[in-house]
Formats: sequence, C-alpha cells, structure tokens
Amino acid sequence: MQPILFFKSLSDETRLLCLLLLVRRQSLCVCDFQSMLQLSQPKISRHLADLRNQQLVEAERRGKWMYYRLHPALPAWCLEVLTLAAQQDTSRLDSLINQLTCDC
Amino acid sequence: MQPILFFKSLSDETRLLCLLLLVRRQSLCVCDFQSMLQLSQPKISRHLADLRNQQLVEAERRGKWMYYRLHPALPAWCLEVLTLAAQQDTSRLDSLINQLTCDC
DNA sequence: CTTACATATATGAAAATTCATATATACAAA
DNA sequence: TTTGTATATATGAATTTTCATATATGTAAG
Repeated sequence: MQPILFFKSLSDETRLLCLLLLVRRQSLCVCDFQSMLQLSQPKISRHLADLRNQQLVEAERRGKWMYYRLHPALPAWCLEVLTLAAQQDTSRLDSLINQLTCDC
Repeated sequence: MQPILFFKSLSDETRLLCLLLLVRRQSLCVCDFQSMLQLSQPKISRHLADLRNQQLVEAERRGKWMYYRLHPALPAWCLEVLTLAAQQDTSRLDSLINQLTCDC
C-alpha cells in the first residue's frame, strides 16, 4: 500500500471514521455506520466501496447485510497509523459507538 | 492537530513528499525542493504555505533563502506517522535526495 | 550611500481538475 | 413485495495549478 494512496483514503472524514470505527469494533454492517454517522446509505456505501477497492476493508455478505472489517492483509504500518489516529479521537469514537442502535 | 486535517495535508503528493524529505533532511529551502521534486516554484511555495498554515512546518528566512523544517511543536503521533510513511518509501526518498543540486 | 539589476520566494486571480453528494435506479435476499 | 445495499449520472463545491506580478534580499557600479 503506497503511503499517498493510503493518506488519500484517510483524507475524507466519512472514510476516516469508518476505518477508525472498525479499529474499535471488528465488524460492522452498513446500517451500523448509518446509525453511528447519521449519513445517507448511498453516501456510506460509496465510501465503503472506495475502501474495498483500496483493499483497506473486506466485505462479507450475510443474508441482507454486508459486514465490513479491516482487510486481513492490511500492512502493519497502516494499522499502526489507524491506531494512532484512533487514540487521538477516543471520546468522539466512544460516543459514536454509543449511537449504535441498529439491531441487525 | 486533528487527524482529519493532518491526513488532508498528507493526501497531496507534493505536500507529502515535502514532509517526508524534511523527516530525512532537517532543513531545506524552496530551491532544494525544486531541484528534488522538479516542480514549478509557485507550486512548491503554495504547498509549503499550506503546511505552514497547518503548523506542520516552520519557515525561517536566511538571506535570500527561506528554510523550512518540521514544526518544533509537531505532535508526537504526527511525527510517528511521518516516520512510518518515510520508511515505506526509503529508496524513492534516497533518489530524490540525490538530485539535490541546489548550491544555496 | 544610492541606483540598477539579479535572484529567491510569495501571492492574486483565473483556469483546470478533482472530489463529494444527491437523486434515481438496479439488484439481491428474504 | 419489502428491505438492505450498490451503482450511474449529473451537479456543485473545493482543491490544485498556472500565469503574471509583487516583495524582499543581495550585490556590483557609480
């Protein structure tokens, strides 16, 4: 993973938050992101597709739901960067996770 | 320094390379960046101004030259991220540094 | 010292490019 | 059919780049 491509992915707030939330919660579906980020479904879906294309996340369909997780082959240095960033935003991430109301 | 703002700064190749070069070489002037990156002077100057506004770098005039360095108050986690990125690109950075022909 | 000129860097304004979003539509599973 | 998710297109907005010019410093000649 080239640094410039990685940082481009992180430079959009929606994508960055999706990744940081996945650092905190192994696995999340699109409606989880919707309830936490309060954004439209197409918007989230599009950004998750970007992250999939960049191989930063992996998706798996289970019935109606698509579950996303950090890509298992994510380079170690990328995970370190995400972890550092997540540590700068702990309370914000906590409160987003509290909004997890999706019961899927 | 907010993660999202930091990553936005890193998401442009010119800015990213300027920062990574500063990780490797304490202090560089605009014409150094010109000779290494082979980009127009206004382009470099503009991006350095961005980095200054974000307080990621600091500038000091010495005679005709403006010397740039990483900002002394750069948060530790930001420096860690830059260091990780620089380690992914070692040989590219080496060869850019070899193009340093500016004799200022 | 002052004038003239050269060099290094910065900036305003416009053009060009990239990016994000909304809307509408499509598809897949139950 | 309904629900959850993906994608295509158009549009608006932000970012980047370029060009021309401005500023600041240095130096050499008078």
